[in-house]
Amino acid sequence: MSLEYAILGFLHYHPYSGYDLKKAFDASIRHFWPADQSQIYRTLGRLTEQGLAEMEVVEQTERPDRKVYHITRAGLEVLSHWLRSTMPPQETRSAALIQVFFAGQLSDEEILAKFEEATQSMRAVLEVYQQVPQEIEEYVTAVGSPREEFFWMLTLELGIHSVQTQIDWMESVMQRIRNKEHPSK
Amino acid sequence: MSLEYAILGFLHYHPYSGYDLKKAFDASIRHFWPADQSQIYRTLGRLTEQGLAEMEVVEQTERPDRKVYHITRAGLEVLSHWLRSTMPPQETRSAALIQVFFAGQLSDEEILAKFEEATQSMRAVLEVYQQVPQEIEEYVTAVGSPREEFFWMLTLELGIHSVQTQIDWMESVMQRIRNKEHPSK
DNA sequence: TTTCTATATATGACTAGTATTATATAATAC
DNA sequence: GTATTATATAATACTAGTCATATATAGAAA
Repeated sequence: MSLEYAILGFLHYHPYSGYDLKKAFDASIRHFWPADQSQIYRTLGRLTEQGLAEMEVVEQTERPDRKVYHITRAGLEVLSHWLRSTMPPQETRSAALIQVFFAGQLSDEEILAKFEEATQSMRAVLEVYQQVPQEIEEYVTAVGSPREEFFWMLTLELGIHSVQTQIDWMESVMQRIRNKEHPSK
Repeated sequence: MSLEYAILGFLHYHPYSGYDLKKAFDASIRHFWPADQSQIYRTLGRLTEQGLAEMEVVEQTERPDRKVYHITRAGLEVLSHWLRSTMPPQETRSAALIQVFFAGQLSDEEILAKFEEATQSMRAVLEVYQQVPQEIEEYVTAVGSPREEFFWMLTLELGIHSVQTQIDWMESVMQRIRNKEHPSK
């Protein structure tokens, strides 16, 4: 389960609470692995059961107590082993492409409007991606490793290229439809 | 649920059994929506319950009887409505990028080997994609609509571009690491 | 004064998708 | 003669992830 490894990866940098982890995830890996709050807490529980992480209660007077987790030696080994294992194959699911696959029964005008709308939301995604470096900066200074930062930014780079590829493809499709270079039936 | 619409889309072309659908999915939309056999049968059951499809038993002497499903008027409406609705946002999950995100703790040699291996498996995916037109041809002749075929091929086109984008990115990363253009710590 | 936001953790109910196994028949390959 | 492949359907068990909601406190904004 990938979320386990992502959590171990962060705990390798620094001990965090579930709340901290949710914020770290949202600022850094959300663009390729969104994580639900409730799932983070449940996974932390499982990691603790498995002896890969350990929990320490940090009492606070003005806020609810924090449960801060740190990685164990066993956890470090599991993380290291996974990082050295073969890269998992990419997930391919795209509900949008199901719509495209069956789009032949729509009119050209409907298809163009659909692609136009989708192109615009892809551009909005690009803009969100461009803000990741700012959001991640807090962790850049905390971790203080330019090497780590280099790999963090590589994931963003692929995200941007991928979205751009989709935009280019959609524009090419729209152009072909506008130029009537496709079969009408 | 996307699989429901994908099944309705195929039933719109022609009545199919669960077994037929599994083959059709594997030949055509597998590259962006793989479908499990057991899930296809369960979804067919649900579509029938909802009145979106109807089942007919076709007796066979030498093989187990076939349960052939056809789309109902209600099913056509649901499909048409969904096809005209906004394109669902793309799924972003990539376990591979979690590995890249935390790759800083590996040696350059380990990272290069990892990327080399991943590039090769991406190239293998490209080759599989190049065989989709042959696998899909049976359905091209059966459906007999060049317009439908055009949109089918568009989904493949994006698949190929996306994989190529990943390969290009991985090669660029490898080059930067080989040229020591990245921080060593 | 109420509402919103932030801090902090947790459970219950649900959905989609995967993996395994079962049943049954017939042809083909080794 | 045995194993595999193809045709055909289906149940069971499981995992990962989502959604909604609950509890508790405090500061800031409206």
